[in-house]
Amino acid sequence: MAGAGMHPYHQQWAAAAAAPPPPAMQPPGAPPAPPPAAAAVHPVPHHSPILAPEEVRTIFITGLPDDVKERELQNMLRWLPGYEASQVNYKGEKPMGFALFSSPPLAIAAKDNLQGLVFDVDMNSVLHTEMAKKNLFVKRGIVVESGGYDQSKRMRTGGDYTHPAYVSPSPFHPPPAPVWGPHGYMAPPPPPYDPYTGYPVAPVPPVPMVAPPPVPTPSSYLPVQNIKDNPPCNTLFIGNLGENINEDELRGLFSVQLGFKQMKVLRQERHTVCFIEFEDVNAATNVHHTLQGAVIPSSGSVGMRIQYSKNPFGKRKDGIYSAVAPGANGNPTTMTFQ
DNA sequence: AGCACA
Repeated sequence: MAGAGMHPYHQQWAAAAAAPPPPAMQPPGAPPAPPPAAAAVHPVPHHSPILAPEEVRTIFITGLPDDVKERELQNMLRWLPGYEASQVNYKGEKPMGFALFSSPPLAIAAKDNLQGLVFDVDMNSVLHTEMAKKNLFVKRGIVVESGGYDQSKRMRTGGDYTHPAYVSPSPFHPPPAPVWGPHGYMAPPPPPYDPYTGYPVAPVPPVPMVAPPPVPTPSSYLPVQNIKDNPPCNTLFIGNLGENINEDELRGLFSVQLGFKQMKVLRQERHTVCFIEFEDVNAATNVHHTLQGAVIPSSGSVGMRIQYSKNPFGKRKDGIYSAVAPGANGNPTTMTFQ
């Protein structure tokens, strides 16, 4: 079986979620949704200067048995390159499946591959696939129809085919000769399917997998005694961070604060402290207030103390001011003024 | 209470 390829990482939703919510999906044969003025459905994509029509990368699947489970469909589809999400719509007479792929070519490849597949021998169900009219709308990992009724029909899905070179050892074996339905779509017949090499798909530039960095928010706040603060400045001094404070967590917390410029951690004998520079005193003051006493996981059960720094960034004790200015060659040059 | 770096 598929060892390494089995667990989808659910990475591809962001792009889909960024798409504007389309109207509720229609099966390819269905009449178009309420015609908004003259801008009805054009057979040829018409180039609106305002909104380019979205490329369809969703396939429409019929021929599913009445008792098909979304899970069944998903477990079949997840092996197909570029698979992102799927949904079964039970609203009509027969269940209608929709499957979103990462690109139109991958959707077409999947459509051709699934065409004529015997989904259930006993129930004599043979799949029929077409390109959908609209893309399946995926929002934050949850498949939704933008028409938005009946949340109970939603499901979580996902695929992990960002690697075009990866060939899945598919557990299913489509019939050698696809059965063509009565519809008019005439694509060149797919090459013979080899379960050990998969079907050919157009190469897609690999999408770098970027693990989203954890963005810590304070898990709680504890009262801190903050007597003897310094005069307001653009730099905060953070103390009372606990024994084993994690620098990345700290950075995650502070780097998202408005006006954040830089952070410097100072590990000392017993105490770790850190300095945060902000754009201006205002930004520093906000954080001074909002995060006072904040507790993050690695700080244990203590709330951090936030004070203004004695020696703000860019200001030296000896009164020498420094600034970074572009030099004659365009490179930053540190200039000091007395 | 622990305040560096330019």
